[in-house]
This record gives sequence, C-alpha cells and structure tokens, in this order.
Amino acid sequence: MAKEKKVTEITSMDEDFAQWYTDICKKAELVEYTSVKGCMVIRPYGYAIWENIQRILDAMFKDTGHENVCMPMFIPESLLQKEKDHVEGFAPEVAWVTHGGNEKLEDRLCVRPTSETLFCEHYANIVHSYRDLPKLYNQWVSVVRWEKTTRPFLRSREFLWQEGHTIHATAEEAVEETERMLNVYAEFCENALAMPVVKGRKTDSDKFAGAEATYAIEALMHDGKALQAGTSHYFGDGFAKAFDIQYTDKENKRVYPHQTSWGVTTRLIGAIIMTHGDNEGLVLPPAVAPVQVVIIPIAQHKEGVLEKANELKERLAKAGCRVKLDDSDNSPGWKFSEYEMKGVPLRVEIGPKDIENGQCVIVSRWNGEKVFASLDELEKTVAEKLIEARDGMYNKALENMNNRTYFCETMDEITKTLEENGDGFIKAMWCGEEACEDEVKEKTGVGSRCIPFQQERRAGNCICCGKPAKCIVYWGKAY
RNA sequence: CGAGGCGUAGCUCAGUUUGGUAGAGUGCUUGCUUUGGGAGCAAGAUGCCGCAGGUUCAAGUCCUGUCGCCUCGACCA
Repeated sequence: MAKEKKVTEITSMDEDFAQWYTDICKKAELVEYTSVKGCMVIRPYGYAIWENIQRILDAMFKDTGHENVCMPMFIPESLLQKEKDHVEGFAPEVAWVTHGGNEKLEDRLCVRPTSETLFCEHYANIVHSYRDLPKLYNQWVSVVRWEKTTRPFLRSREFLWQEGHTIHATAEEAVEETERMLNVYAEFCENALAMPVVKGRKTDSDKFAGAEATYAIEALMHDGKALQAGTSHYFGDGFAKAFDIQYTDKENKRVYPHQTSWGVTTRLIGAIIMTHGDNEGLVLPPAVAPVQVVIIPIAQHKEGVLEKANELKERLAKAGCRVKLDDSDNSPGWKFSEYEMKGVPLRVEIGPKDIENGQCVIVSRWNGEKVFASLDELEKTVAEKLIEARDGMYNKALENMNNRTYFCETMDEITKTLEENGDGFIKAMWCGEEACEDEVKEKTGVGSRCIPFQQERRAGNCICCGKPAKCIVYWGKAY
C-alpha cells in the first residue's frame, strides 16, 4: 500500500541523523549535486530561502549604515601573503588559477576564500584622511575553500555569503561595530529564523586568521551538535599595518585605522534544517519561507471549489502573504505530504463542505495543529498563525537547547553526561590556558565553542587543571 | 588526508558468490475512473551496468587501474 513507499520517505532522525539531513536537502528540493565535489546546485526552492535571508539581513545592514560593494573574485598570491597569520590560516584550502587560456600566469591567482586582502588593498587607495572614515562596506558574493569533506549547506567548496568589512578611525569604534554586527546576527537568527543562539567570544586558538578577537553566535542542532551560525571579527590595526593603510588625523598625524569583518553564509539554511526539521521533513520559519501558505483544494473538480480557492489566494496575496495554490491533479493526500516535506508553515484546505459552512481548515506545520477558520477572518487568522508559528518554533528550539545544556565540574562528569544524554552544550569553568582547552578536547571529545557574554560563576576552578578559573565556557561537538 | 561502505532506468535497489537475452518497485507519458492523509485500472517510453584497460568464444558479473559519492575521524563558515 501507499504507506510502504520508500521513494519519498525521509529517514527518521533518530535512526540516522546524517541521512535524515541529506534526505531533506534532496526531497525538499533544496539542492542537487553536480559533477564537482562540494559544489552544489541550489535549486529554486532552496535559493528562495537564501533570497529571503538576504533581503531581511541586507535591510538590517542598510539600517546600520552599511553600503554594498563588489570585489573581484581573484586575489594575486603576492597580495594574499601580506598578512602572515591570514595566509597561514587560508593557504591550505585555497583554489588557484594558474593559467589564462594557454598562457601560464606569472603571479598565480587565488580564488577568494574571503576578501580581507582585497578590501585592504582598496582601503589603502581611498582612505587618506579622518574625513574618509569610517567606511562601512558589505558584499554578497560566493567564496571558495577547498574542503576535503563536504556536505550540502554545512560545508561546501563554494558557498554563498555576505562579508562585511569596515574601517574606523579608532579602536573603540571598531570594537563597537564588531559587537553591533554580532547583535544584528543574533537578532536575525532569533526573530527571523526562530533560532536561539549563544553569543560569545572565541578562544584564542579558535580565532579567525589575522584577527585580534573573534566573536560568534553558536546554535545547537537537534542532534546536540553545535553550529557556528555567524562570526564577527575585530582586527585592531594589524591588517592596516600589513597593508600600509594610514590616514591623517585631526592633529595632522599619520595613524593606522582599525578594522572589522563579519559574515554569515548559506550554512544558515543548514541551521534551519537541523534546528526545526522533523521526521516529516523541513519546517521553515515564516519569515524566510518561500511559500508561507499553501492552499489545497479538496475535490477540486467540483463546481466552485477552484474558484473559491483562487479567491482565497488573491486575498492572502493582497494581505502581503507569500501564498501558493496547488491545483495540480495530484491527490490531496499527496499534496499534504509534499508541502510538509517542504516545510510550508501553513496549509489551508478548502473543499465543498467548507464552502457550504463559510470556513476553511488551517493546519500549522510546526505543531500539526488543525483549526477551522471562518472565511471572513482568513487574513487575520493566517497572520496570527504565522506569528504563533515563529514564537512556537523559537520556544521549542530554546527548550531543546536548554534541555541539552549541562553544567559540569569535572572531566569525568563531562564524559558521563555525554554518554547518558547524548551530545549537547557543556558549560564548564576554564582557566584561560590553551593547554587545558586542548586537554578537554582530547579527553572528552568536546571543543570550546565560545566564552559567552552572559557569564556566570558556577565553580571556582578550571575543569582541567584546577587552578582558579577565569570564565565559564560553552563546550560541544561542532559541525 | 586516514578507516570503512557504495556506484546497474529519474529515484530506491535486485542481479556479481558459480561469466551465457538487462530486471523489480516507484517515478514519468497517455486515457478513463477518483479526490478531507502520498488513489485505482489499462497501455506506453526509459539503460555507454561510473570510466579506462585486461582475461574470455562470451563480462553488469573475473583481474588491474582510475574517478565519484556516502559514513566515521582529523581540518574548517
């Protein structure tokens, strides 16, 4: 019978989380593989999610005073090598262009893995006076990092992202910018993606190559693994010195400016999948869902059903809703499954019986709740249900994160906690020494995720060496 | 890059042990009947068996090489 069909079935996440993830990517028509490893086709439905992410974030960037620019995709090797830590961090995973046509290039070109060096070269040209500062730039492009192990959205060799690059007169201003943008990311994740995050600073060993400080938002996935959802870096004047960017200040002195960079990537789509998805498939937060409401006519061949369905579609579209009417001749049951798999937040069913009663059925994807709604109040009810979906999804994800966050006082306790409860966030005190950080990872398998801004003192000593602790740290297994 | 697994129809896979006409389910196309949880019947189309060599009268099957994908590690957004 129908229920035995395997083709469209999604592997249960308890059975095989990795396969569940891959199934959703394919069956929800988000991506398709290509003949180049790690380079995927982002299909229309997947790309539409990215477009919504872009649209909302871009508005937030503009609101905070940023301008979009576009840098070249190639970086000459000589330019990449100007900042020592930076090149060391990225060189192992860059792709090189060695030929132009049949001619071998004198200075080979790397395909940008990130664009700090290009922005620096540019800033050196255009920043001369304190009057030229700050420059608050951002670009939406793709970058290439030749990863060995690849997974759709989480780790691909080419990925889409935005990279903000700003340059300021003072360190204070730059630090402020770094924090501001991390907050923008956190706000976006929590409001638009209904995804709770932990804001914090990365330990020194985990800093971006060339940064003075790296901040990150960390999210916890359904399987208890952590995912870095966004980063913001403070560079101090290190890049300015390496690239010889100087300006004349008010006192007519030549000084170095201070820089930042910050980015989020299509990995956010992976985060959405693994934060909200369930065994029926994807569950999309309304703000970024390509289709917010799907209308499914029941017995659509019957007089008046399609007309009514179209009328509802027009009304919802007019009310500002992204709405789709599926009048294909697939059975209603097929359509239910299809749009559940694709994570459409709300389903509106309209059939002869409903029309007779002046109502329709509204089903929420995130909790499966089914209600009858008066057709007169359709717009209002749909709007309420969409808000309810965002709030419900956020609270559910927050509860999952809280339930999977543990405080530990000894290394053995970490091991025991992970064994008993599965992966999650471990909160533990730390002395600040890299040796201890390494030892924790080696002995328990969890790495430091971040030093949260929201500090608490739950014990006096470092979990590893027992010396006085400096801070509490979130530890976890990461994607 | 280390360890393991897998490449046969759009998809999931059988067939490989023991060489002998290329298979199933699902999907796709057409028609009719259906329609409140992946509908039914009938007819039809679809294959460089990952790629390259080799052994053989004969290779999806055996041998060698190679490429790709998946899982787990190490590295990373």
